[in-house]
Amino acid sequence: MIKSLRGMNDILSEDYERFTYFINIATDVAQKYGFHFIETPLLEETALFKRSVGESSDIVGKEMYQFTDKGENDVCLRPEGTAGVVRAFIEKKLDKAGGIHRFFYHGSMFRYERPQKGRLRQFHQFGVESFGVDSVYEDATMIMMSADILKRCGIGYRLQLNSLGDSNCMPQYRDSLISYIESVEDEICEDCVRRKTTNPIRVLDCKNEKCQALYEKAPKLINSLCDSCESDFTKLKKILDDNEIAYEIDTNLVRGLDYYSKTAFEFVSDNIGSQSAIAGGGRYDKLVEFLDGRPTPAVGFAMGIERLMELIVMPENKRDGYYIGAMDEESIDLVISLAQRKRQTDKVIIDYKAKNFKNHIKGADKANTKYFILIGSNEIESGTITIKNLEDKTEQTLNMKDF
RNA sequence: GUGGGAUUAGCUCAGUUGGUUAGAGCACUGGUUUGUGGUGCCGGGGGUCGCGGGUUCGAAUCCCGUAUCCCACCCCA
Repeated sequence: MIKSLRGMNDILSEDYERFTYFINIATDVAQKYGFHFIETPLLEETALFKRSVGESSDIVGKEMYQFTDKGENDVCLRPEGTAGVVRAFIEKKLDKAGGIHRFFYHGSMFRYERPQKGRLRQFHQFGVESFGVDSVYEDATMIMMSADILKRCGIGYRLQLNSLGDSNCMPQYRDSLISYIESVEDEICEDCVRRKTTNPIRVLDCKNEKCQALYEKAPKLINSLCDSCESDFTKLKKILDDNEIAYEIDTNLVRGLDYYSKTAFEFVSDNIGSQSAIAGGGRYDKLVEFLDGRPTPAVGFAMGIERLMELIVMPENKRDGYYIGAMDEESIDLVISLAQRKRQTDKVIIDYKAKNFKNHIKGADKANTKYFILIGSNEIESGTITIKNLEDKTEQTLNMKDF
């Protein structure tokens, strides 16, 4: 038997119900905030991710499905959604057009990792990207939008917040952090020694307890922000306070992708195991420029749909539609015709076999229909049908033509 | 990529120190005097015990390998 590849799942039945339930809510929220759908290719040139996500990141460094296609192009399956949207934004010359452009998307992402609960090799993200707004109000709006989606899905969360600084204050901070790391270099783990040169900020994120203890005394970026970053961060906190969005400041929150600056946030859940990040995002003002576009401020976030699906509280399944059953062989053709007509406007479940009352009502119950109709010699003679409401148990008899 | 635990029917799981033809519940299917309420009762189908080797008179059971899932690390959404 041929099985699906490791870390690749089929989505059907109840999972699919949850999947579409989420997509519908997220789409509705995004549209209420004025965002427009964008679809970008699953396959992109590898260089796009190397330049945006960053070669020092694990995503690009070891998790990409990368190969050479028949035209000798170095391509890969997208590991995340932002890079493709930014590429499209620039390619369509929207950077030169100016103004504000807001997009949302959802689709498959691919990362060659060891699968675990909440971590698949092909997984789905819902994300939004906003271009052309440098105001911190947009950052706050992103967070409120994520919170709205989670709230409407009945999902509890903790929001973690940090500021990563910008090109004014980050380099200075980076230098001071490097000197601090050098001062404790003998005591930190191997990974951190490596991070010192590849991406020093990431050491703050190290899960090693010994390292964490040492970094307690490390300089904090939050204390080294320049005036602009500082006032934006203060403003962001105020907006969230005003709108009753609870948050925690996590000075060690470092996004795994290199392109973030200033606002960084992550929504985590305590109910789905170790893969607890359910949404994450932040500002990336330099990315458009970095991918050869005209400098354009931008901010966005993405949500992990499979992780959210574990947490979504689904509404009760309501009875819906009609079940029509035939009492005898002669009535089956009529059942088919009635169903065909009614299906233009309603859900109709039928059984192709003649059965007795008890078996049909079992079928109606299984199909969870609201109405129940039996067709037999009585109906054919009288030209009427009796519709039973299975919820309140009332009946109504109609002329068959009026059904 | 590292360490640990699992894998038996469609699903959830039993299965004794290695010993006849591998079980249960749910699900599926048929019947239960062929026209009014589901639950009851009686039957039926369905398993190469993840896969491949090995030990043994004999393996679901012991050993080795491998695959997948789960947990932790790591990483991230």
